[in-house]
Order: sequence, then structure tokens, then C-alpha cells
Amino acid sequence: MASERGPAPLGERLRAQGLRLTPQRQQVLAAVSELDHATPETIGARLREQAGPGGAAPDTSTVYRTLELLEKLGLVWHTHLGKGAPVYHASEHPHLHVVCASCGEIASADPALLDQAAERLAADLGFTVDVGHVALSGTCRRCRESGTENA
Amino acid sequence: MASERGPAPLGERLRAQGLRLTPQRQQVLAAVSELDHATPETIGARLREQAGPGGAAPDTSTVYRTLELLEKLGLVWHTHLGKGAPVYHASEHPHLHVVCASCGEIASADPALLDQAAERLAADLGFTVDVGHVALSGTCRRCRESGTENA
DNA sequence: CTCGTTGCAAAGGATTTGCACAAGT
DNA sequence: ACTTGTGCAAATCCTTTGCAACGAG
Repeated sequence: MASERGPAPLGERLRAQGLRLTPQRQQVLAAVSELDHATPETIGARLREQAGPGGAAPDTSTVYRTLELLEKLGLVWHTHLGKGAPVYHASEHPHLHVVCASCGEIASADPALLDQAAERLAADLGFTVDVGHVALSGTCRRCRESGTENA
Repeated sequence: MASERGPAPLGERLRAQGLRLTPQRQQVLAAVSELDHATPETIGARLREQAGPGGAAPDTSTVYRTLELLEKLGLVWHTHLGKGAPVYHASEHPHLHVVCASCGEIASADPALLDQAAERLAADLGFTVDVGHVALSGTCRRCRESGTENA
């Protein structure tokens, strides 16, 4: 239920800048869409998996390069949730991320939650908040209850 | 002239857990307080600087270990602002961080800005937001105006 | 055919870990 | 003295880069 709606814009977006549409790029974009909140590492793993035994999956470096490119094209976004693990998600549906500092679980929330804060920041500091990149950390209900909070 | 007012709680906090008060720990804590929003690297540099020629500054690994410890004690907090650069700040005055995705500039804002959002998250998801850890990314006025935004 | 892309492998930077010695209580 | 903490160096992890071969347009 993921890839039937091929992102028409991909090819055009690329050509518009003299760039080329390659299978690797389509694969990476597809993977990001399927695995919401995936790290480059995870995306690479998924691609290997999909490639099967004989198939060849894009190299790690290609994954990184492609992710960077797709982000420049505005097709994906990344967020740093914690230590060394940026996660990417397709930009289709903007949402903000909420990460549990204990278990690492990621939840999504309505971007509108920050509208008020965003407006005040714009007014006070002239700072434009990028809601798609926002990550709030805290403690999820489960961890809070199991007392795992302050590990 | 920096350590006049040694944080009284430090020694007690440590002893309370059977831990020891060492000069390194005092130095690291002092450095974090002085340099608001410093990375471990920056903190290390500062310590070397203060140590002077003959003096010995804490090793990098000690800085990392100490930072982790101080955070566990609740004396400092860290936030991931971007790629590989967690920044630490003394927990005295809670505030949220706003980072410019273009120039990396860090601004502080009133935590109360998020109160509303925090309440809704608590109500909807049972998620407790840790305001001290929050970082919002976006574009600062200067970058927005100079068009450096989409580098 | 031409130039952007990829794969591979090595380079780099940041953070962590094991261990023996030094230091706080 | 006993146990925790530190410094040093090696080990990891994640990401980036150089370069020759490959493939899209």
C-alpha cells in the first residue's frame, strides 16, 4: 500500500535541474516513504532486503548522497532525534516528532500544536520555525509508569 | 574568578550516591555554566585554556563521562541541535533552544511558549515533554533575509 | 557520446571503552 | 586501605570523499 502512487514529481524535479532519474533514487525515496522515521542505516538495510539474494542494493554512500539530494529537492525531511541517528520521512504529511528519551519510541503529533509558539517566535525573534524538523523529547506514558525514566 | 560560588549541591549530590568530588568534576560543571550551549569539544577546549601551559586539563573521555554524570545528577542538560553536536547547559534556568538551520545560531526562548503544546501532548498521548531538552529548528531572521536559507 | 552517478574502499571526526595507575574518603 | 575516577590509547560508529567504471539522456 505504499508505492502505487509513484511520486510523479521525482523525475521531473530531477530533470528540471539537469539531474538524472536513477533506479537508486527511486528506491531510496520509496524506502523512506514506506519506513516512516528511518535512519540511513535502516533505509540501507531495507533496500538490501528488497534487493534479495542476487539483486544489488544501493551502496551506503549512495543512500547518504541520495537522502541529501532528496531533501534538497524537498521530497524528504530529516530530524535529529537523539544521539547519532537522524531519521528521514517523506514530506507528504507534515507532522512533528515526539521522542521518548528512555525507550526511544517515536510518536507523531499534529503540527498545529506548535502554531501558537511558532507565531510568537516569529513575532519576537523573527525566527521561522520549521515544523517538519521539530522533535520534542520527553517521556512516554509507558516509560513513565514503569519508572524507567531516569536510567 | 569563575568558581567563586562553588555549587554547594555538587559535593553533596555526589556523596549522596557514594561518588566522589573531584577537581575535574568541578571544572567541567563550572565550564558548562560559563559557556552556555557548549559542545563537549568546546568544553574541553575551554578547560585546556583555563589550565594554562603547565596545568593539566581533564581528558576528553573524562569530559564526556563527567557530562553524562552531571546530567544524571540533574545539574546539566543536553540538547541535540543538529548533526553531531549535542550542547550542554547548566540546568539552573530552564529555557528552550531555537536553532537556525542555516547559520547554526542558537537562541533561547521562554519555555512557557510550549506550555500549551505540552499540555495537549500530555492529555492526548500521555507524553511528558521535557522542555529543557527541546530544540526547535528553523531559520533566523538574518539568514532568511540574506537568502542563505537553502544552502 | 557526454556528463551525472554509483560502488568501493579508505579517510575522518566524534564518542566510547578497557585498563592500570592516581586520588578521594 | 578500599573503591571510585582519570588518563591514555585503541576501538567503534557514523558519515564523507576520491576515483574509475557505468548508465541515463
